[in-house]
Amino acid sequence: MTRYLITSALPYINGVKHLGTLVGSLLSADVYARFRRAQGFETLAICATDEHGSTTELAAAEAHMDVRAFCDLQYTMQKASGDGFALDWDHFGRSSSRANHELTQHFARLLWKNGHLETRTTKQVYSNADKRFLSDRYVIGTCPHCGYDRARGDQCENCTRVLDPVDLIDPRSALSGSRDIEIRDSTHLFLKQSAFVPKLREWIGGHTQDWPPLVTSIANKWLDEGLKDRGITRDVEWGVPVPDDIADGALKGKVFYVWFDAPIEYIGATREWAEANGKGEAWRDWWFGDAAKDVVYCQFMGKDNVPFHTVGFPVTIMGSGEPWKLVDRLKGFNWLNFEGGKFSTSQQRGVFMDSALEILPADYWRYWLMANAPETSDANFTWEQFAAQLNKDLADVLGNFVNRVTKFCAARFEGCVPSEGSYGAEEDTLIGELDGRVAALAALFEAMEFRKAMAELRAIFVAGNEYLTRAAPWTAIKTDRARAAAAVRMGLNLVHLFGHLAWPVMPTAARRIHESIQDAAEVIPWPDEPMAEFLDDLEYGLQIRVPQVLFQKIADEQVESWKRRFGGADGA
RNA sequence: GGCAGCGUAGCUCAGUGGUAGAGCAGGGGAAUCAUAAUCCCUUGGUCGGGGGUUCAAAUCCCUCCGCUGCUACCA
Repeated sequence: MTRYLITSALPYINGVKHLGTLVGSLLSADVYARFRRAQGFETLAICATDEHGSTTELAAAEAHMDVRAFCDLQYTMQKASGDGFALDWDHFGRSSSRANHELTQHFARLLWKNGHLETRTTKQVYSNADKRFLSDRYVIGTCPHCGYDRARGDQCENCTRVLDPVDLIDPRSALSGSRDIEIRDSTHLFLKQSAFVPKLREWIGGHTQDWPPLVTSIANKWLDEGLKDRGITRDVEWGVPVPDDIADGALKGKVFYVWFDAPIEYIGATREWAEANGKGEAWRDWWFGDAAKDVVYCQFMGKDNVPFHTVGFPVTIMGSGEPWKLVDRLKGFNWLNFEGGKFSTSQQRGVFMDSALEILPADYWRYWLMANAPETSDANFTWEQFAAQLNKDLADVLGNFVNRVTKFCAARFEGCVPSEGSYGAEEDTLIGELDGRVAALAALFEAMEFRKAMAELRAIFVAGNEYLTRAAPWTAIKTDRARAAAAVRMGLNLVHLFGHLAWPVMPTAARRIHESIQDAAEVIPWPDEPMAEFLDDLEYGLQIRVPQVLFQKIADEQVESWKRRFGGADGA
């Protein structure tokens, strides 16, 4: 039986993530993993923090913390945010783990041995005042093209031209402002990825049907423009050290580039998972050789990550010469914007995972983000649209349905699944419709078409309301108690169904819905039997419980206060 | 500058050669079980502009306009 290995692009360690990161990699992966788990497939959902690199070093310095302590703290916070959003990882690891160090060095040794790495001497900017090499972006100066005096060494933000730090006029360190900088030679390892273009092209060409156009077009663009060999080491301290047995120790004291070790942490975190759960070498069965032949590997990420997952990481794997798994299904997302502007971690603009949970339960966010996922183009978050859609879809269409059915049952049938009456034409029609819709919903989840899946899910809830209006047990009960009983029984079975279908997206609310009828399993399974069976499954006479209001409506005053608290794109 | 994507109803979006669609919002009605929640009907679009191919174009081609992203050392 197929097993599903599911990874989310690793969230960078420098702070709590915003809704854009959540929808594009963390949440979408979780919804897909839950769906597959609900279907009964063995799944392994893996994520981790991406901790290395100069950005982390500088963020830690700014926080006056030791790098490791900074990462420990941020890791704990990100893990807590993930738990708060019910992101049900099998393991949430860290790219700084011993497992990742070993695997990263393992891959590097293989690449070196196979002749896919070479050393090159490059010119790097060194700051005597900061006593460190500076990444291009940490050198600032005057742009030679437009004269902007705070251009960064990698690109001028004013005229958007790509720069080299040596082009800058009056260069200085962005860290200290010191002009005491010099160009030093530095030896680095380069991954000769240009040699892999034919293999990459063939591999990517085989996925034009099952990857979004966004993904294949980005991947092909990189190949078409001529793939350059890429430096995979850096002159920083916080990272995986280059082993001495590569290039006769010529890279002593250097570490691998964060984009080299971060994807390897997908494997590293799987090994962390095995170690944490006493599973020994079982992690290999998800990744390596024939043991992993039944694994379908699915990756979720924002479009900025696509090149590293369609080119960089695959070259690492191909070049190793070992049979590690390549990604099978790659789901990429566009950007989610905030009130017409960009979400920004550095500028703290938008809604972040921790503050989101302060104002509404996770399920509200989970549903809205999946229903508005930026799949075919960038999408926009606005408070007005957010509140309107949640009030309509969750409070009115879903929540109110559960409420009206269970309350009517309590009032007229002693809160028990009625045994009288039998299903007739009205029920047959509904069953026929839902057989089609539930199958369509499953197909959309399988296709990772989350936006359409949410529209289908909503249509299923609407079908329940339509049925109830047609069956009108509140009218029937006056003249034909058996007819009313059958309608209430169907209503309760629909509530039960909704609990099952909603679970991948809204696990907490789905559980409450399910538990209004009967206790729920840890994983609420996907209904795979025909609706004629599923919708007559509840035991006659079963005592149900009217739940508390499932989704509190969002009031206009709340919307206003959130707008004030979080501001808009203009930072107001 | 180069490359890529987008532009469809007031709003958010489906639709990639065959009679322009959905949800929300707006209008009318029904119902009164329910969180005033639901259900039915309905108004609304020269599919960014222009040109071309075709029996037929939102869809393919060219061009112009507008927006966005990427451009390899931020991740």
